Amino acid sequence: MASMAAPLELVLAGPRGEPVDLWRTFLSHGVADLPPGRVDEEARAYETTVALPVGKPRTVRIRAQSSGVAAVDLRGPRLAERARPALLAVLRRVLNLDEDLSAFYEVAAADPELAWAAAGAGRMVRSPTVFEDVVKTICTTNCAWSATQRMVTALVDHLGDESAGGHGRAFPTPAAMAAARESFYRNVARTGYRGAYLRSLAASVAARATDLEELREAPPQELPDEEVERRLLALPGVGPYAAAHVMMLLGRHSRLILDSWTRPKYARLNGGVAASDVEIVARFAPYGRFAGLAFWLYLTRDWVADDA
DNA sequence: CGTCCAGGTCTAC
DNA sequence: GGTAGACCTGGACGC
Repeated sequence: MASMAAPLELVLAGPRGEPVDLWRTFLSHGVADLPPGRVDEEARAYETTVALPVGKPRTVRIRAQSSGVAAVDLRGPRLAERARPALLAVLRRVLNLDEDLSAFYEVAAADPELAWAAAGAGRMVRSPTVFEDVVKTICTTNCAWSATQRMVTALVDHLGDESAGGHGRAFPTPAAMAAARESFYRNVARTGYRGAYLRSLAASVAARATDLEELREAPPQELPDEEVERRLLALPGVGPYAAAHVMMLLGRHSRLILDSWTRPKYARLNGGVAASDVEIVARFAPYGRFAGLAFWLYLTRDWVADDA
């Protein structure tokens, strides 16, 4: 038995050896920066709190260590040896390290507009559960970003379980969200009309009438994008925008995220010329099942300064 | 102080 | 199947 615990580390490579740009992954999309997740720009780290199958949630800081390796700094008390694999598995899921981007990188490398991305862009930070990402996405709809932050922060602060050592709180479980009263959604989280959507979604997931995690686990042959989209659109408060956003996090990149941020950003990059949704979809249609990812990377390329 | 609208969705025609 | 109107909230504006 080792006298000292080995450091917690994540190997930064996709399933087929694809490069992983860790910093760009941290900055892959806005929802990654919602509680309990937080991008620490100064330390170039990502901090979050995740629930584990057993025991209290854990708060961690992830940062690049050496080439191809990320270090996981565990906050709070030492982690039991037997709990390490579960924690690392959750963090691999959060960093989406198991998504095979090799086919996309082949397409990107052959495209002058997108060749830069093949260096390790396109891996989206995710929440530990699809449920968490769906809730957060619903909280981005039809409101300013400040409102999204207020809603999600309240959910975590008031309904989330505290992590070991008290360094943060995990996102609330479906059961905890289902048990919260209407008055909490109305007066504390101030979710407005979304409150009813969130409660009924949480109740359905808690009762196992809805299985969102299956959407992440099922392979495309079994559950094609059309079916994933159909199931997401059936959820209360989830429309075309929200479905496309969640699908991007699921690695289902056929749909474009079209909303009040992406449309003007596209127009700006397009020489200030506004384009209709149909025109935008047509422009990215050649990317096939990667159309949504190509669109998103086109829009967010300037979120990280090019290395070159 | 009213109006508009933000990383839309739902319902009713 | 496509399109108005309503919808919580609260900053940002114009007056």
